[in-house]
Formats: sequence, structure tokens, C-alpha cells
Amino acid sequence: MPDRRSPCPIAFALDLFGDRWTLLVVRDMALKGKSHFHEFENAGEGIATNILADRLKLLVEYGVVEKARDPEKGSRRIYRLTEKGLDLLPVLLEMIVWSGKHDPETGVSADYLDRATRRRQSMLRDLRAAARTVDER
Amino acid sequence: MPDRRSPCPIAFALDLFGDRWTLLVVRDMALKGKSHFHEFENAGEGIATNILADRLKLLVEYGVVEKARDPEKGSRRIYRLTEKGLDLLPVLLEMIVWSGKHDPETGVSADYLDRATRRRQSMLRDLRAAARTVDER
DNA sequence: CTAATTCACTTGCAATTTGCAAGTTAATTT
DNA sequence: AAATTAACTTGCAAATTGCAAGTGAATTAG
Repeated sequence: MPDRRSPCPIAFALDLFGDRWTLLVVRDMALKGKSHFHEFENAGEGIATNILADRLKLLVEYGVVEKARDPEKGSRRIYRLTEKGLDLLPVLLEMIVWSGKHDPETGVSADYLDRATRRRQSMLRDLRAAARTVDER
Repeated sequence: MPDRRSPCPIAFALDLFGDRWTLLVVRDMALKGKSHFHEFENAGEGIATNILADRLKLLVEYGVVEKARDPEKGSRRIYRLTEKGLDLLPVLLEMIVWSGKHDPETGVSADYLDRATRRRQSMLRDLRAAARTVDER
């Protein structure tokens, strides 16, 4: 881990995910049921493989993600969020709410936004449960 | 504004504040009552002045911050959050909660964390009200 | 059992961004 | 008029990013 800049919790968070890519990988795991390298690679934003490999390594070092051999296919690795990683769901959700409100072209339905603000706790519970069950979404 | 990478709301948010400094400046305005260049400069993390100037300019371009001449001292400028900027408070709060829970050395009291999770709405209301009143904190 | 393929990376290098230190400029105070 | 304050700007070295191509371990195909 790089050295921390200050005792500030926001600075601590940014030391991990204060860049353009890290949270997109977390998003793919937390919200899109993705778990393999090539899935993150083809997520849509076009991350370079060297950057992706680097971010996955950092996420593992920080204890946000764990890496394992895929039991169904040994040439594959599986990446999944730890509890610490799942705890980032509220951060992701608030980012979605913010963009949903302020970005005219963002892909968030009014329904989703409504639920995220008015029934936040239940939504977070559901998202967490869904994220634990890695499947197609 | 740089071109957006995808219609994803998280990617949109990261296009603005996906770096190590932007949210620290927002933090200073939203949570610490700061409004002048030199205050951000001396915030503790040691941001370089060229980076600070650049981020302030971007924040203004994005409509998150507005810049004005300081009526009390014309050589100063005042930076303050717009409504769009104040709407980042929930994101900041969730980052604080995450670090407070997972960073053993973070400077967040158990009391603060407790309030942030159990009485979130009221805390956000208070933070917003406080952030509108720019004063010493 | 050998050859092709899949998948997860690594490497080399150019381009962009960051960070440091030293200006510069405009407004105020002395 | 000269010194000071405050907000930047500039030049350059160092670090990070991004692109394209390559490597190596495991799996499947023939």
C-alpha cells in the first residue's frame, strides 16, 4: 500500500480508489455479477489490461477483493468482493444517485433513483444479497 | 469537460472526481467551511498549487463550485459549492463511514459513525445546513 | 499425445499527468 | 511608492497511463 497522506478518512479512501478505474472494477463485481479478468476487460469503458491487472492486484492487497482459482476451469481466476469490498456498495449507490440527478444522459431510471433515495436500506440489503450470489445479471 | 467513457453513472462521476485530489477540495468546502485558495492549499495533504488551480477550474466548469470575488478583500476569490456540489455530501459521508469502519487509524469517532449510519437523514440535513453557512469550523 | 486455443497476465515504449520549485500578476496595506 | 498578500502560472523532471504486442500456464481438439 502507498503511504497515506493524512489521517482523514476521505483521503484514506482516495488512496485506494482515487483514480478513474478502480471503482469501475468494483462496480462490475458488486453490481454486475462479474468475476473474471476478461469480463472486466470487456466491461465497456475499455480498460487496458496492464491497468486492470494492476488495479486487481491493489484491490487484493487492500483486502477489498479476493482472488482464487476457478474450480470449473483452472486457467481462469475468480475475483470476488470481501466484506470490506461489499461495504463499498453505499458509496457506489450514492455516486449513482448523484449522477442520476445531475447527468442528463446517465442511464439510471427514475424508478431506480426513487428506490435508492426513498427505500435506501432495503435496496442496499438487496444489492448486497445479490452481490454475494455471483451469477449473470 | 473530457469526453465521457460510457453512459454509466459511476463512470460519469469518476470522470469528474476520479482522482486523488478533487474530493479533498470538495471536502474542505463541504465539511470544513473553507473557501479560499490558500485554505485548500494548506489543508494538510500538501496539494501542489498548479494541481489545485486545475481542479478548482474543473469543478467550476462542471458546475459543482462557483467562484466569486471576495467582497471583503478583492485580491481574494471565494469558492463555494453549488447545489450540485452540496449533493456530493452523501458520497463523502459514505466514504467516511467506509474508512471509519475499515481503516484502523482513521480519525472518525465511534459517535460520528453511529450517527452517520443510524440517523443518516438528519445528519445529512445538518451537514448541508452547516455547509451553506460558510464560517470557521 | 501433440497442437491449437483460451485466459490471464507482462513487457516495451510513447504520451499524458503529476509534483516540485520558482516565478508572475493584481489588489491591498504600510 | 514600496512592501505584502493571495492567487495563480510556468518549466521541467518523475511517475503514471495507455496502446500494442508478446508470454506462459491450463484446457480442449484432433
